[in-house]
Amino acid sequence: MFQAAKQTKVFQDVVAQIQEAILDGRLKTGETLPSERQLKDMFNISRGTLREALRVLEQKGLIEIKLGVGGGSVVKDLNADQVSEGLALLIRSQKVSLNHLAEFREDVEGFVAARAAANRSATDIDKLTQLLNEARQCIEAGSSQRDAFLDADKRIHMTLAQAAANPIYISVLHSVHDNIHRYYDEFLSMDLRELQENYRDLCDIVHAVEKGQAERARRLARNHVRRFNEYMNRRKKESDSKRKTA
Amino acid sequence: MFQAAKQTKVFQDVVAQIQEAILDGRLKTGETLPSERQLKDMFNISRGTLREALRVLEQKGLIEIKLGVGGGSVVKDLNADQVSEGLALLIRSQKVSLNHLAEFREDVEGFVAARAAANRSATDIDKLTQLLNEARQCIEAGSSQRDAFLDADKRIHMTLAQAAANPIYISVLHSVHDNIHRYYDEFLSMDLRELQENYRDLCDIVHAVEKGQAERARRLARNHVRRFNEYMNRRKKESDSKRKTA
DNA sequence: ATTTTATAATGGTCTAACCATTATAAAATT
DNA sequence: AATTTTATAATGGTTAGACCATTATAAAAT
Repeated sequence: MFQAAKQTKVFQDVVAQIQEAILDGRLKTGETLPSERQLKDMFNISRGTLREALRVLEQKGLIEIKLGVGGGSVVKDLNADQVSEGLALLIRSQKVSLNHLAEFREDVEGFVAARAAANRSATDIDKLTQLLNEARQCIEAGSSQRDAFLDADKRIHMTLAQAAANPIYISVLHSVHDNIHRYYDEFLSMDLRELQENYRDLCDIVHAVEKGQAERARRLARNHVRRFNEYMNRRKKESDSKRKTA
Repeated sequence: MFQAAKQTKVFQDVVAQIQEAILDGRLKTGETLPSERQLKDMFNISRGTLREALRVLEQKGLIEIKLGVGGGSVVKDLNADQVSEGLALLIRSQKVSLNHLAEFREDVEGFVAARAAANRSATDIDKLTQLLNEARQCIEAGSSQRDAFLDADKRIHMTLAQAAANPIYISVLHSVHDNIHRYYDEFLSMDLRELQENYRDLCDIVHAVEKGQAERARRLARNHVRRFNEYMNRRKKESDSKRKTA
């Protein structure tokens, strides 16, 4: 019949009030909240309770707590880190396997490329062309520049997400890459032939995006990721069997 | 040259230790941690510091803190709630608009349907057929069963995600639906004609999934969502202009 | 002008107590 | 005997006041 009338816990009320102030824009990014001793008086609560509230807000990614004189709780610019951390926890708790993540990435990179092709701007194309040049130079310099190439590769993917003109794509792709690398980094030692193959893929994708060929960009991006996944699985299998032998 | 050697804050160390224990499976879902007074002695810290750590773990979705005798910190079964909350914060802070979310949903529901068509099992098809029947009965009962229909509609989408056999799809779709409804609920008063149109869409999608026609399922699901989005935008525009008049 | 040192404000932690909630056991009632 | 009521005690929630650790800034020394 009736519902719980209110959340009884004091710290939750404080969290809610500060969170609303931030989301409403009454507290702006970069602004520093009053000190803990001032805040506790303003809310008329103890410092311990206030600190529990601040810790929650910190974990939510809404504030950052700095030490020392001139320190305090600073309103943060929100980003995808919390989404990424949540996803990472799901992965680490069995719930999600790396194969699940890889499969998801195929789809995401696919429609990111398609949206990029549909919404591309001249600026995006310039940036992508420039990054492709960077990647090509890394390859020409041989496998010594492997890390630089992989970095360029990643930035190309993120630039495609940016070209898609929808921040969700950026956040999701960011989260996926974060977690892919957290677990695949040990297998990332591609040889030169694979780097070159990778480079050709990227050229094709960017080319399709430049021409606005959404469906083609999607197919190319999916195949690109699928090839990467197959490569990683092969590498992982080798590593596992080696471990078994040892 | 060198990096920070350790995180100095005591509560962070406690968070890390308990989190590792949960993710490693040393603490299992449903298990209750020792009481705060015991834990503080085990870690050799004060109760206030311990409570800051517990609040962080609670916010991460790893534990749930219950009151009273037999209460305490219980290890939670992880779900997509944190991802969903993170996304909700991004939406509420300008970063992401409802149009962004709607566009993203088009793509997600599209490839969820495609994956469902590729991985479908007999059990999934049974469940989908049953839900379609439920939805049909709601429609035949007239617009009085609107809420029941919308509930069946949502469960059909979630069942498709389940048929896709990848928990990420479930989590992402859950997050998207959470947030769509949080902001669209006020415009959800579809009339009978729209419900019927909706129902036909769902039939077509399930039919394509049943036959394993991935690409067709994708196209149908996308169009279905796009139609919903257009409908919502129309409704929202009406509401906005009415508000302006008043 | 530069370096060093002291100052004070801020968050981090501790102690010790009391309040609020609630599962369970004990007592009272029917 | 079964049910209802009441008391108990364990648990988290909150408070108060103190001291420690870090650090930007001002003051002093070089």
